[in-house]
Amino acid sequence: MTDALPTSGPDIRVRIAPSPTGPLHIGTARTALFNFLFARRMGGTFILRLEDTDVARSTLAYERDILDGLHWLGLTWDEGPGVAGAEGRGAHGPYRQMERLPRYAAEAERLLSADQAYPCYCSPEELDAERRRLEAAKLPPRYSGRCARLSATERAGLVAEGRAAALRFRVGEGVVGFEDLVRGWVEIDVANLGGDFVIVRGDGTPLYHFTVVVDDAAMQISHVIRGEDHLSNTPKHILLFRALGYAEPRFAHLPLILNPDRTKMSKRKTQTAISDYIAEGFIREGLVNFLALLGWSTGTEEEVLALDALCARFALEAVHKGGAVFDRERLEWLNGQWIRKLSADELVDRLRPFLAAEVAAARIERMPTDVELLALIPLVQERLPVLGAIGDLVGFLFVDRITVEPALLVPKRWDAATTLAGLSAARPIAAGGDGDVDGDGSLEFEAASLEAGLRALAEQRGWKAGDLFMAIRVATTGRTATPPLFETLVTLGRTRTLERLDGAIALLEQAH
RNA sequence: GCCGCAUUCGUCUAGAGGCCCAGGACACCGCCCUCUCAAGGCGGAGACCACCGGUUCGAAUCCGGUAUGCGGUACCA
Repeated sequence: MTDALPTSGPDIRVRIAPSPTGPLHIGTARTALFNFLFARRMGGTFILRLEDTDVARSTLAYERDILDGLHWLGLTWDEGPGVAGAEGRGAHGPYRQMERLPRYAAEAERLLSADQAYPCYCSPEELDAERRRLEAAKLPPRYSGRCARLSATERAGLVAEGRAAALRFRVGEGVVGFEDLVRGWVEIDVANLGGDFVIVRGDGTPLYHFTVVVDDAAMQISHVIRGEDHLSNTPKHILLFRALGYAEPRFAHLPLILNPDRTKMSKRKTQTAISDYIAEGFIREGLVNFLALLGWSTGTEEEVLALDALCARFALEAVHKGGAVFDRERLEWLNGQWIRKLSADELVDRLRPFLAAEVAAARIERMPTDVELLALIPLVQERLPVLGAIGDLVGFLFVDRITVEPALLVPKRWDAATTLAGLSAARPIAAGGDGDVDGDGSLEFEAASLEAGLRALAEQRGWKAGDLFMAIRVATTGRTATPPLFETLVTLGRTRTLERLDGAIALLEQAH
């Protein structure tokens, strides 16, 4: 069976099967990425399937978030719904489980009539009590099998009581083993599965362990690549594949992504929604690169890799077995690497929504033009770990008035009087006076001449140029850390530079 | 409890018996560059390769056990 599976080509079929019960999770994105990389590497088919049988928690908004997030990451799928709410494309649909109900019903019926499954009339309360009893006795929880051998008349009696019947799968006995592509041979005694398990609820809706097998079989999935948290469940799935008469796919269980305390990554301890990372200004190249290297490496020292390079190098055999802690510092570093690789035009495009958000939040007063943005790129490109940092970096350029903390105005080695003298002396240079070597007032407001003029001033007065520059920096931007000063002043423009110098001078005089 | 999986610098990892008294990257520290902040360059600190036994001339690498951690154990997915 397994040796009949393809080793390359379009018959390599893998899938990502998220539940629209929450926003796209980092872990789901990583699993999707590994499936995608494997499919692309092998020339296979990557499928998206929505597992929406938890009707109470599934929403269209989450579905949209998940599809948008995967699209944003660049993980395009060959089969499945293209957009939220739409029908999927591909020959193995439908790709939404709630649209596959007849299929599950038919498969359940097959198991029932083959007596590989049976109706169970135990109520949730009874099962709960049973489980608690076992736990209290320090025994592993397991279904007693009470309904496993009911006679027809017993069943009729329970039905007459008005009890709803769930459907349980007979696990039988023996040991189930499989060759996991990342972990090697794994085997589990069926006796440890907790007894016959429910595959269809009392209300007739099918359960995960059942739907996943029916769908993977129907969609001819060749490789099931998923998180390690499913490893212990795999024997259940294998049993179901066999009972249903389908070939088993191959399995590969990925190491978990961990919180800093090494527990399974959770939104309580780590930011997990991809949309939150997008909102902060992580870019797809950085996030994809980072995620690919969580639990896998090329085996070389290269680590800044684009999606196509990752595809070219990916190998399931090289995936690690141990869990990997999500290290945000490393993500930011990689993100910065990729921001620096962007072309100026591209960076302008990506920055625009973040500036718009600054406007919307009233942190800046107007949206910069594309020309202004393009001019800013050389000043900001290597200073952005995330795109969302743009507001802090250059927001002072797009507000009419800045607020200046008087204490910041005075450089460390200076006092208020020196600062006042420094700014007052700098003003005419910025105004084009003293720095105007031709004396005709035509001096351009330009970085090199501003720097030359102000350096000359500092030297003449015996000041450290850095101190003078710092005073001007704070006076004109309100901050101690900014892009290079003279380019910044030029961007600010002569008029506003002078206004802000005057404002700072007034502030210092007032403090006197 | 039971079952399963895992275990190399704080973190991500290289390493498939001698090339390893363990290499790279992030973070950290220092120096250089420098108007600040970054970026970049150079250097440093940081791992008794979880532990104990065994196999071998030789083990991070093979075997066994122990410990610890994590995951699973639902009419959730």
